[in-house]
Amino acid sequence: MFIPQQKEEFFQMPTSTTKRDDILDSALTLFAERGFDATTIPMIATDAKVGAGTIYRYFANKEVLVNTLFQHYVTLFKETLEKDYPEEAGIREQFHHLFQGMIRFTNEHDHALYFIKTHTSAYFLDAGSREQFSHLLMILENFFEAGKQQGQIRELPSKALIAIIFGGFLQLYQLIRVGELEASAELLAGVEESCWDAVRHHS
Amino acid sequence: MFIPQQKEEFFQMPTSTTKRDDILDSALTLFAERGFDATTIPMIATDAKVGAGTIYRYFANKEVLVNTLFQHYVTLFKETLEKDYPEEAGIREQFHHLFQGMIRFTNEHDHALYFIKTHTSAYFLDAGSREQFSHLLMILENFFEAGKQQGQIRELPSKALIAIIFGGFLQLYQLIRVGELEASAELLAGVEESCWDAVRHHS
DNA sequence: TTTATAGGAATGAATATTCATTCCGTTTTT
DNA sequence: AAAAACGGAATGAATATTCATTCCTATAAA
Repeated sequence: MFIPQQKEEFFQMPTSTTKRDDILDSALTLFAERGFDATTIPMIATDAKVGAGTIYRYFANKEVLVNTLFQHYVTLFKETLEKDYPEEAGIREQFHHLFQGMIRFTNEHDHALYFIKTHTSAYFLDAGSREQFSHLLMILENFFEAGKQQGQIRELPSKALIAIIFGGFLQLYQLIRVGELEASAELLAGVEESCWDAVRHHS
Repeated sequence: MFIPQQKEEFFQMPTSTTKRDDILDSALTLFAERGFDATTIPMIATDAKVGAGTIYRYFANKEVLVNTLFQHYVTLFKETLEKDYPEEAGIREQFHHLFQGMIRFTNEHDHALYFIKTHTSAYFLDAGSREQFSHLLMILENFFEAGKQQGQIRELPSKALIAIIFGGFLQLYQLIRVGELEASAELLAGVEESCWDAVRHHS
């Protein structure tokens, strides 16, 4: 009696989920590489190997698609940063955790951070997307504010510090994606040190 | 005899030059604010207070327009960095010169650096634009290479160092443009120090 | 000095193209 | 066999580009 129902759920979900995910994956890559406006729905459909109409079975329109994608990855990134955050550790170790989070997230979701960064102030983002993004910023702001109070972080507005780290890191990662640099452990360790020196308090 | 001819040149030139410049100015602002693909020719025409067709008197098409703009400002930026470069001074002073160059250039040409940054790897850039841009990078690479040889700059690939500085600075400038931060001398001095600490060799 | 004319610049309506979205016949799943 | 999911051609709106016409300004003619 229950077996058919289980089977139904079991087989139905993957089919649609897979197709939906194919669309999201293709959209992520194309949006990151060419930007929202330069990416057409037919392009996404072709890349995802689905018909153009199929995209509209899963997303009401192009804007819903991009906002879904944006919120999905912002949330995921936020979770990556928060997971196992060493609340009790020293500031340097906390910074390491955040920085490693960026690297891990970028490795696992190739174009995601770049997509987020390049679309952060886009005109088509809805309230939900903006809110998710401000949550993300808040995590980072909290870190820097606490660090400044401890006298361990440079006295600059947290927004400025975030911009320096993020801007720098993502610009660098673009070079890696394009193949101009190789993401060796050595390079990444050096970059972390560089970013840390950019934000820490120097006596 | 000669007076009429002088008059002719004097009055004719400004008319056409001004119109072309109006178009370029409007295009710069709109491309920086909305990106190439989200900016329509009629938008540019309206902003520049010219007819849409007039734009095609000066530029063969939208891509030629954006490439002209790109090359113009990359060249100008390059010149800003090179002008009065203190060849003989210490590395910190040279860095200061370059950093001040970024700031001065950004102040004088509001949207230019941001436009350059956001369109640096765009699909529509032609060979000329890419070449101009690589010249720009070379100036910065030379600086960092020399600094590394003197043991004054961190041992990271120059491209990585450039990415960190530029990415950080431009991300920050975006915040200023959006109004989230104010470009006080204090802030800028702090950011310069932060960037310097990011790239210099720490013993 | 005034009036006519030429030629380049500018215009914006008209056209061609591109793209998001819809629709419907086909295929797949149940 | 019925229902759901798909695909991709068709549609209409938005956009880049063209072009016939108008407008200016500077010279030529009167």
